[in-house]
Amino acid sequence: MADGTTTKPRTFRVTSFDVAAEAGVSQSTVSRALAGDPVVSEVTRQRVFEAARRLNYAVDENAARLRSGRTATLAVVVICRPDEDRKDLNPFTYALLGTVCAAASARGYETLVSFQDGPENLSGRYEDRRRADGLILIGTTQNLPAWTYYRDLGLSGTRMVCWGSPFDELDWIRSDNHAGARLATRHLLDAGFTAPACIGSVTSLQHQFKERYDGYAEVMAEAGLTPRLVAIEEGLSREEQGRRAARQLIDQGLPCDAVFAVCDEIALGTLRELTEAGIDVPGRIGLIGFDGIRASAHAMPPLSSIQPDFAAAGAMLVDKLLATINGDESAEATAAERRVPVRLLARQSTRKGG
Amino acid sequence: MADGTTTKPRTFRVTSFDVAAEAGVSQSTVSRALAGDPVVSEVTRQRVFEAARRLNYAVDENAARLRSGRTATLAVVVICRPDEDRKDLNPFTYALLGTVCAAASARGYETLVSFQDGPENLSGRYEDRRRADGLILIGTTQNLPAWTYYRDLGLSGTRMVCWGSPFDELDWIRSDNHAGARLATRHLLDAGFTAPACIGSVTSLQHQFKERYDGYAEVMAEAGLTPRLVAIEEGLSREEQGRRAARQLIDQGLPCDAVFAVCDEIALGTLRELTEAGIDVPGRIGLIGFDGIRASAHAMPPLSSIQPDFAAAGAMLVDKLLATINGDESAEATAAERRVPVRLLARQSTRKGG
DNA sequence: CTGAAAGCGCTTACAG
DNA sequence: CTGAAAGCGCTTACAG
Repeated sequence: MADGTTTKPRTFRVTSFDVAAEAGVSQSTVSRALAGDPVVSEVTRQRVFEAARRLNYAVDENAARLRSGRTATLAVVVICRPDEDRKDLNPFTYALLGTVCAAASARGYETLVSFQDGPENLSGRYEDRRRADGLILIGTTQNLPAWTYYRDLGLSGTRMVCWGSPFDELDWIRSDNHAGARLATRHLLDAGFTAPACIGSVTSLQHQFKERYDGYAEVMAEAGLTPRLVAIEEGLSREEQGRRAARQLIDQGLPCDAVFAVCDEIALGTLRELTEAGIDVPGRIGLIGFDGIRASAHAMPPLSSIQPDFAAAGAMLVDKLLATINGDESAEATAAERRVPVRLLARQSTRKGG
Repeated sequence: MADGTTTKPRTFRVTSFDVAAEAGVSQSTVSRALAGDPVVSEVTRQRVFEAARRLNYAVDENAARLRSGRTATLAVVVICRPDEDRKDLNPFTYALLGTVCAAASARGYETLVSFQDGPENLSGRYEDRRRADGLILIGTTQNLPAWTYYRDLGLSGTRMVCWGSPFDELDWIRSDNHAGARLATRHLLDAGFTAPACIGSVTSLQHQFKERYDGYAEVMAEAGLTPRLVAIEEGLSREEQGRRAARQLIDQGLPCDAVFAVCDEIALGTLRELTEAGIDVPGRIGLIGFDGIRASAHAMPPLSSIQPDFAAAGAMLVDKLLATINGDESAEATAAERRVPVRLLARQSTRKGG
């Protein structure tokens, strides 16, 4: 009906049968050719591709997935704190989200992303619904109900890999916290500081904090120094935790000449409190954080930190999940497959001269 | 076969036929009941829900979508610079991604997220492939090939809404840049600054920069002051643009007592250059940015800024797209529907007393 | 190497 | 209010 109406196109769909007719082959041959089945002859493949292009054909993925059972999709769930504004999410989490999606894409998978917080919007049945082949969980350790929900799901067979889980039952990838903390502490000592304290926790759900403290304590012991832990208070924002820990040190008359804070957001709070109290960083107190978030570079003075290889982290999460999906569970993951390498970002906040 | 093997469950699928048998109704009734069709009687619905729960049934979405033609999914494409590291993406973009996903979820849509940069990974045929009902584009204005690709797609009928497009042909949502720039400039004048310059551009592809300059110039004119534009150089990082503009002002002997930078990342570069040159902010130069990214709060001194309502931005993008999908194009979008409200974040960098 | 046919698991007219 | 049946558009044994 070549009337002049300007109604939308795509009111009817081009199917593989149309392409078959256009190319003069059967529908099953079209399917094989477009799927790259090597059994199809080169000349036929060409003919099919050209017909498909002429008709502007695209495979209906719902039909393909229904039939094949594969989704070529990974669900990525970002676990947030219930009260948390999306714009205030830890930038670390966002960076990880970006690299996870990139790694999935590089391996031919699309990513279905959701941000979940309260119990009412927890939903992880992506496999049952045939929406995804597996699940990558990232986000705050502090939302315990969410992690409990996902632990149960994981234990009942849902394929998943986590970053930040407080539970060891779930498959995980983490930064090489121990090595990173050693690196940070050694860096402080090498820079000439002689009494670095650690602001952190050995009891936090956040296992990584303990791992980081342990790395710090180990290097201190090797250097014949006594480790000093300033414990953060639970239930506060990271920045506020850093501020209060700094305040505590100030009240004690600064019994240290440097601080290793177990994450950048804590370090930024510490920095602010020290600066506002007129204490020079790094002149009086050297300071190094952990995570390498962008804001650490913008601080004044720029904050030294330990940064995980974000691209590697995304790739390792995806590869671990794909291994699980493909049933390669014979070989237990080695430490190297679970621990993301870290590097030192040496900036002004640890330059003893100033 | 109740043998003791520990092979995975879910080797066979529970279908709506199984639920039907369990509930003692027909398969079509199961489908209606679970879909919430009001025609089903309450007692039947209950029976079906319980049977479904007993069997741990979940609808196969591929089958449902194939049949119904609806996907209840929105594709969200983040356009990056080709050379750009995922962890260094503008935090503004990540925040927007978060609120877009949240808004979609609140309206019953899932989000298929991808990060696209080079020409080889541009792919926007989500509708043709029946993967999504429409497309939300966010990201850097600077990747022209990507925007060109999507403009062509949009002009040929793909439903989409953009944030950051250099092209006006595509449907867009933007910050209320004009109002925000007025707010920033008025704030500087109210704080006692008498000669604010603007670091920005009136020729950038980034329309918002011109809009922001115009708002600044308007308030200056109203106050009987002469606007002064320090133009940024193209092809540099935002931070470096800010640094060079600051350097230019310094070389001219600081012919201003305040700066309105058209985005926070430029402002942070400006701040750094001024600080390193020993120029006190805000003592000698007041400074305000635009965007309200997190790093602006962490700067020293904390940077004043203009922040769009991120939650509103996400909601407006999603609502505009859903209106397009549902064919509500009769009423052209009003300014209020396209312009995201902004607010002033007054911080230390504009406190003239210091 | 290619084709005819079955079937993935739903939703939705169509009847009653 | 419920059921029997068709059909969405593919992939994949099965034949040849």
